[in-house]
Amino acid sequence: MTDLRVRIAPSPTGTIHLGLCRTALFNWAYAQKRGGTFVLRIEDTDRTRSTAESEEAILEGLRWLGIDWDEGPDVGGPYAPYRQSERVERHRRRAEELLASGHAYRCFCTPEYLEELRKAQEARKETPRYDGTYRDLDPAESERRAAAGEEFVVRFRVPEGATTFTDLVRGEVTFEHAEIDDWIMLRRDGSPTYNFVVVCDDVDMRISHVFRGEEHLVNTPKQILLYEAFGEQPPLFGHLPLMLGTDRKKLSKRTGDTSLGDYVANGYPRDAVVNFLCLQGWALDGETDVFDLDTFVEHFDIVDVQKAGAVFDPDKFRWLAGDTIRRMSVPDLADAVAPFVVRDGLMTADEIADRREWFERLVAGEQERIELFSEFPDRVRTFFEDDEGIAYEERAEKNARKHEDRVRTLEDFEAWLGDPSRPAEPEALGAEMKDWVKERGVKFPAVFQPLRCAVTGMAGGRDLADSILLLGVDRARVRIRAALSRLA
RNA sequence: GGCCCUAUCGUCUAGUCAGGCCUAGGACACCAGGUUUUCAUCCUGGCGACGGGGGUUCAAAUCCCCCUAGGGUCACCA
Repeated sequence: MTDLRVRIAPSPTGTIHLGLCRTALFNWAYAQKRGGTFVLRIEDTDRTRSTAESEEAILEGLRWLGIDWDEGPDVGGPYAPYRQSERVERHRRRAEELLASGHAYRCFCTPEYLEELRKAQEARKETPRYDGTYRDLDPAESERRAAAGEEFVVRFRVPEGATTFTDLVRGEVTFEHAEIDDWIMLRRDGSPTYNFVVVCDDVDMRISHVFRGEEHLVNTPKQILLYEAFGEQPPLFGHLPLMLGTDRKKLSKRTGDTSLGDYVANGYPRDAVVNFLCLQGWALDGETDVFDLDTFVEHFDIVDVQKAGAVFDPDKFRWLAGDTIRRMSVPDLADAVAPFVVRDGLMTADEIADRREWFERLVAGEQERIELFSEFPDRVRTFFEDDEGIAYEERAEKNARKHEDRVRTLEDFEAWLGDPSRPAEPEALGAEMKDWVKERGVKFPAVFQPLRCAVTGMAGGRDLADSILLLGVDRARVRIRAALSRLA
């Protein structure tokens, strides 16, 4: 049991949550750095809520993040199966073992009775808890009633005393056993509950370190007691601070997107997602906010994790996304942005491939203007519009109309641009355009504002010479001619 | 409410374990300038925090106690 083995055990009951992503990242990085094994186990004991699609979404999401696992439902491993629903026989045997050793006992209370008990306690403002009716039932009697077909659940017999453990992020934590109920291990239908399976499987899979969200902190003493009942050495625990929404409560859909898929669909770069998640409860050196997955792995240690919850800051996330985009190579950015262009119907994948050089120029001009891949299509939409009637942004048109001479300026410029000797390089053309403006003896905006409106319809945006060349001189001239009357 | 956890700028955090190097550093956001044909980028500057009270000590953001505040958890969910 000296091998370092960590795991994540997601339940496949929906989309892949950002909290799971961070937990996975921290576990994975810990194993990576120390040459340990990272196990993926699917916690599908709740058969009614678990779905195959959800499981697939989780695997896909983790892969997208760049996380791979050494053992898991899809790749197998020495402790297979890695889906809890396929391990129920093992769980049942474990429960019987505890029943035999007296660490567990049958409880014949009906759900209705327990329900009433709880309500009564709540009415009296007491902490709801099991009353221990069957805790000391004679084993022979218990056996007889079970054999007679009476329904029961199996409860863990919590001993007297207290449990203290050293949490790798929080330090020493103590729970009085008096505060812990004789919790249910096996339901009436014989299916095992979370606290029970998780320990069975972690024992069987020789898990050495358990890093999970703080919401599990209170489960830990129950689980440690179980390890002890099994005569097993408990793993080391580390409870990660919760990721909080802007309402300072556990991150939920209430205050924003919580599932990884939403961020992927919205065009957050992978590196930015990983980077941001790493920053939730951990910092590289306090100075450096931007780093890659390798750097994270190299420097991560569970003991450096922050104890306090981390409020999710969408602004910083976005900034990180934009920063990541700015650092990408143009070809990579073009690849990343292409699916969004296709999705919005601007170009087909084939067209992008055919006009790759042009497309990369289109992309290069937006690199420092977008924060998300998904913002790209809207920003270049003008290049795909009908030249006679492109959309004018309100502000663009207003800027253009500020200049009395706009129509004559555009007329003259259109003619000038029609000269076949104009350069085909943006920089050279831009320089000549500036010279042209200077020769006219007017200020830059007097020319560029009407021209920008005429050519792109936008108030801001990339270099104008670049826009003209991207469009092609002929199309640009058509747009300028159309503007002659539109801006009159 | 019981139990448990937590507490540095609005937010993410460095510094806390080994008290002095902290008139508390970085980043996002915000504000003001600069660069730029526009927008964006980029650069410069500014704003801005040790929750409160007691101790211990020559010295406390750092150690101790109390209070307060926030969060988590109290299922035959995970």
